[in-house]
Amino acid sequence: MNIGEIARRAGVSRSTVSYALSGKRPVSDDTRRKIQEVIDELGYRPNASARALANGRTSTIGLVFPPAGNHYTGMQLDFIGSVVEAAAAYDYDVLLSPSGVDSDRSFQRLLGERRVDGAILMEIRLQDDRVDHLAALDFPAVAIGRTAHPEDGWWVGLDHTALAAACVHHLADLGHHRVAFVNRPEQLLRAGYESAHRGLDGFTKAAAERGLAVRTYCCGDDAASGQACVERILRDDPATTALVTLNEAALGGLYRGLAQAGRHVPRDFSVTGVVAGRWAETVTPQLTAADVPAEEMGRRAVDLLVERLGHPDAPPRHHLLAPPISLRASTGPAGAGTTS
Amino acid sequence: MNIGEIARRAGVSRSTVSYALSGKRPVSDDTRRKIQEVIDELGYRPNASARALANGRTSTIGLVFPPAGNHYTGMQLDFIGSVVEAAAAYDYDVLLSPSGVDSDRSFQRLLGERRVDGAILMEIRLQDDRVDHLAALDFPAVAIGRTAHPEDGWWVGLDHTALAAACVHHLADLGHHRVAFVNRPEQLLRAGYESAHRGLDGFTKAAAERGLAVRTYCCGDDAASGQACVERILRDDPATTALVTLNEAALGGLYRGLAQAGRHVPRDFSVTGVVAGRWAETVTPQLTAADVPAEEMGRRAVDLLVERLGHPDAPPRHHLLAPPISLRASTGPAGAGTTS
DNA sequence: CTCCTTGCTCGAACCGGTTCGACTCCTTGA
DNA sequence: TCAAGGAGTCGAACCGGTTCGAGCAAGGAG
Repeated sequence: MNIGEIARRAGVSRSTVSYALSGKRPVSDDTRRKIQEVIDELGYRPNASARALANGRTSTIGLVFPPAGNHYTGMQLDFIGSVVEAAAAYDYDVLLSPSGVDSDRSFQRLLGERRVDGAILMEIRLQDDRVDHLAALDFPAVAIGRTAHPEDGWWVGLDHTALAAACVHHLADLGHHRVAFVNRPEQLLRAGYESAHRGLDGFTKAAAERGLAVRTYCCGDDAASGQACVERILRDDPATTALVTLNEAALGGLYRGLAQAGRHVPRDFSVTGVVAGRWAETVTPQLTAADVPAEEMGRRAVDLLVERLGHPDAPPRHHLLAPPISLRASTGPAGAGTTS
Repeated sequence: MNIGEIARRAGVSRSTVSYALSGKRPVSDDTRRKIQEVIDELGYRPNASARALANGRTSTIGLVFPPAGNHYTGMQLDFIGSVVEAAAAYDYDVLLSPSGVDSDRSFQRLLGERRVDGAILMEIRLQDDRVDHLAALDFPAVAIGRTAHPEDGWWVGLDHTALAAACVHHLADLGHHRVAFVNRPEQLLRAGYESAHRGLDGFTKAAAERGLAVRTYCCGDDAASGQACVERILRDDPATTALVTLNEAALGGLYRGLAQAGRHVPRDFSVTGVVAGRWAETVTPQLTAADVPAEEMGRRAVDLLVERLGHPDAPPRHHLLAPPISLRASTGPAGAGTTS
């Protein structure tokens, strides 16, 4: 079942079989036909390891994301799905690597052992040693997210600053004055996750600009934490009338906390944030939010990576996305509740 | 940066370096130390493709799941996460392959080109050509789910029949008489997805046993479909007081549909089903459900696969899990609403 | 002092592909 | 009639590891 066996049965040399398959040199029709017959009969497929060894390409890309200790969010799922699908269209397989830092065994396997031709990194931090490491090695990689110095990198990112600010403006326009911010878990913020930092930043600046009274919170990636977070918010400032969240996984808990506190959404409390549209629609009322275009981001990341693999010294490219806020049903004018 | 270079710098032969690294033959301390120095200095790591070619093992397992056309559900995410993590503990990488049938290009790549040592299959159908194909080839694979003839296979499954029945009994015990069943999408049911079939089966039989009036529905994997499905249910039989669902992704929509129809959960309508615990807790009220132990299933699938890879002719093994129903807050006695 | 182990190392072959250079025909044009 | 050139094929080398068989030196037993 190897190329030698095919060659023997077709009565030609191994190299001829190789050329017949790759088309890199002419092969007569007769020979090609004969070889094809044998291949079809035996169901032969060239061994990927041998091929990778010979031509230095694995036809595999690595998808690097942090280990699941902190559960995955729905957004990550969407990234994974879209990356796999887009990669398949280019005939690339996707190898999953759970690693948060460049010293992870998994990360070292991927790179050092040359298991992949390129990598896509998720959950980027402002100072990210994985990104720095890959850049230093000039290893083909594309980040989903931006570090603090994104100028010379390959990435596709979301303008969390602008999105969080847009949420603030949306609420301010509706007349809200006391607004809370529900961020990702504190541990991620401290680790420097870019979405958490830039989102917080955009929120804070825009709120200052609009003269809002704000409080910011970190919240675990699960429903129970979301519920607890709302309790804290309402305890700290019962006059709070709206919140902005980046925390998709806590969303259900936030809603529950509000319901249990007797705040009706959107009548007496508005909720908005940055969340993948698919998940924003699962809550009731549906969340008015800047929809994270996860599918598009994954696809574009693959496009960029493939381009970089094809042109090793192409100049860095990137995409910064800033989707508009989708108006759904979770925000409303401030004071609507108290005046009724 | 290859083994020859290491050997040259350490002043030994390539084979000695190999033995020093693998420990398969004794190497003197002096030599070993010298080799290690050179390796550390150069940051050498053996090339995975070459190693795979030489010893016939890729140290990679394939995770086969249907293409994303039908969006992924949270449960699938949990499977992926736990499989990746469990595999990493055994020093295996995970290659993702989106393919529904054994003729998919992606599937052929995985197997024919020997990219993986073994495979884990998700979203099993009662008649599953992927499973049959792998069994015929005696290729090491473990299914997450059971086909119609699971006796001689390797799998870890959920007893959907029993779980759906348990949901029915739970509702019947609470006095419900008119119960609806919300299944996965019709297209998946028709394709023969085992969870959809066995769940429907368990539901139907248990309902007959308890003398319940039932209707069964298929429902798309998204919130909008869930909402539409509830509307249909209440139109078809307004006296319905409870539903059982297997459809995690539609859950938010089901709740919304009930709320919009003015049915309070659990006062006038009970909801239960088979859903991963983590997602059952995101809805309000939290869902009383048979919690799919996705993390455990993924881990066990990897355990089984590793065992099978280690003992090529070990007899088939499997795990059938039937977690108990977790009582949360979405079910209550029938008639509670009408009597109040 | 020989003979046999045992410990350690080396060269060569192999895994299954790709690719380069060379060789043989056969055609075409001068 | 012969040189030039292109089509088609082959053998050999190579990618970077692993593994087998053999050789050599030191040490212990007889």
